[in-house]
Amino acid sequence: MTDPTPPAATDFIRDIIDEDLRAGRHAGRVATRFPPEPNGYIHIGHAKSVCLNFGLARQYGGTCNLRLDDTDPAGESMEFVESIIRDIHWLGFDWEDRLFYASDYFEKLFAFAVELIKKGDAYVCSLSPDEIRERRGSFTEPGRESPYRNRSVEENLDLFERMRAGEFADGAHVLRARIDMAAPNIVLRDPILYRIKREPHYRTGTQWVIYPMYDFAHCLSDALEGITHSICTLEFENNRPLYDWIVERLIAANRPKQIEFARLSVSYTVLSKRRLIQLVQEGHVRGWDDPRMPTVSGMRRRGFPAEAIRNFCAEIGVAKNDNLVDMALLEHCVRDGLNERAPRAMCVLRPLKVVIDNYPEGQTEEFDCANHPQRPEMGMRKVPFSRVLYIEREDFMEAPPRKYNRLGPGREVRLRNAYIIKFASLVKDEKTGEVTELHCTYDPATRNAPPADGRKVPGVIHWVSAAHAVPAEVRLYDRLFTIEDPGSEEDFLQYLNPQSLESLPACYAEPGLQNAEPGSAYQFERVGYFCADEKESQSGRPVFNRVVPLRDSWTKIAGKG
RNA sequence: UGGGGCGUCGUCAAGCGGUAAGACACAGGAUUUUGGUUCCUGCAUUCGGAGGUUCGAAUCCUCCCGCCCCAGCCA
Repeated sequence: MTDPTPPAATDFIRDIIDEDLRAGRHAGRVATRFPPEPNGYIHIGHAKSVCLNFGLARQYGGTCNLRLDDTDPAGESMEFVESIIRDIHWLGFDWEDRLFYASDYFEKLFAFAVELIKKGDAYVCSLSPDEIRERRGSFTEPGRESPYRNRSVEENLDLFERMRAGEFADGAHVLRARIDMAAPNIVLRDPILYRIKREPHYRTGTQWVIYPMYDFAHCLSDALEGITHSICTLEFENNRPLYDWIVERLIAANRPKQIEFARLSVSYTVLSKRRLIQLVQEGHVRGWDDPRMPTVSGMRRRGFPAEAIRNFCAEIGVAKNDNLVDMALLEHCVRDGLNERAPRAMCVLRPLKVVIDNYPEGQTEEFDCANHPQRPEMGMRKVPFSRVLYIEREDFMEAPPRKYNRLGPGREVRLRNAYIIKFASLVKDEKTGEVTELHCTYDPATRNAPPADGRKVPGVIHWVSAAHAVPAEVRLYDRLFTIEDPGSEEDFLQYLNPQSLESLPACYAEPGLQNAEPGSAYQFERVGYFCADEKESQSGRPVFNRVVPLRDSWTKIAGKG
């Protein structure tokens, strides 16, 4: 695998690692992990964490494990595990033989819990969920100790074993850490370590009826794997004292350290798992890999290069500020990657028929077109030309505004890679008044050559020969939401963009696009970057997703009048 | 309200006591058979605010203001 890590700028996490290395901590080792819960697909925010964790390992010659943090069977599944594996690999990272599951540690975690009980640091609490909440206190008031807090070690041990054995109903008992009910940090008010939950686990089946909580499982999983730097997001900052509390009691040496950074937000989309699940389950999008989704699968299907996502993650940096990164930056990274390597092609999205009156009927000729104007090594291709063509409807205007340099009555325009044509007449639908056909004449002397008289024809438009055109479906995607920060709105669905998908079923593409490989990306010149849909595109009937439009300075000019 | 965290250009983000990097966005201009690409140019006398320390402060101190996170048997 080639090095997928863009040159890493420095950040506060790298500073910490540098300092640890300088101080000789962890025996010079750097071990990180990416710990998703398999209850959904990973998204661009996870990609930031993936790039960080795997990037750190690569940079410091360390390792990064993939660990499925599957301690709550509700909602977790193998389908999600598989998608996560697929997506991280696609992003360009690999964990070799270090694929782990928190569920593989259940037995060890149970033993750790027993050890904690024996030390007098944990107890079985038999309060109801409501009673526990009630006694937790509030931001301003301390909590009250559980009446079960001082059970004997023997009783705790017995009860905990019987919890495991399935003798009690869900919620009847819980294992709690004995810390401090008056702690100002609520996380420390005797947090729950284990709960009884009769829910089949996608990996352990019905083997367990008790499951460890995140706070207990995560830090110990880190320790078991020899993680040195456990990197997570800011909302876990309050949990760090608990992380340390557990590790200090159960792990003798090489204790992992938790470091928190700000999670990513991107404008005009949502990244919270809850909201993404809702979009999928309520059918607002067509699944987790809908090209409008900010999921890795969605972005892949949309046609975003993995490299673009990596560059984006490098570009946004790592810090502790709350942030809302401009979607325009992601799009910039996508264009940047695609501009380099996407072969150019011509495709007319909204066709308008053009007849070249002075071009011989039945004649066809082929033009040599560069696959990339700046990269001759990408070669040439033949594109057929004949008397009847299709051009883009918006490349003709009956009453063109100022600075419009395309076709109009009396005007000339250059057909890309071909001739200069001149408007002759137009045909309208009698009822609607809509222009249905254009008649033009061509200047044979301008075949891939400037006009001999030196006249300037600034406009260049794309075209497809009608007789050779391949019908294609093109899907235009736009931002999923109409407001910058839909994630901050409770009724975020209200801001769904009704125009986020526009399907154009009757487009015409140049012949070479007939067999576009699913997943391959092209630049449709003057229009944007497009990618043959990996699921629905087929030879003879290609379906293209618009990855991102080309930058467009015309609409700005037009907007100014 | 108790605790934890954060405030540097429209958006990200460097800066770690020596006088505000870079990227995106935006605005001009050049080149162009993609109104694309590329290339120039401009874009924070100022770092949430007010005091203080210092020859010198975005960086240190004090107070104030604002935003985010925590009261799941979720992660």
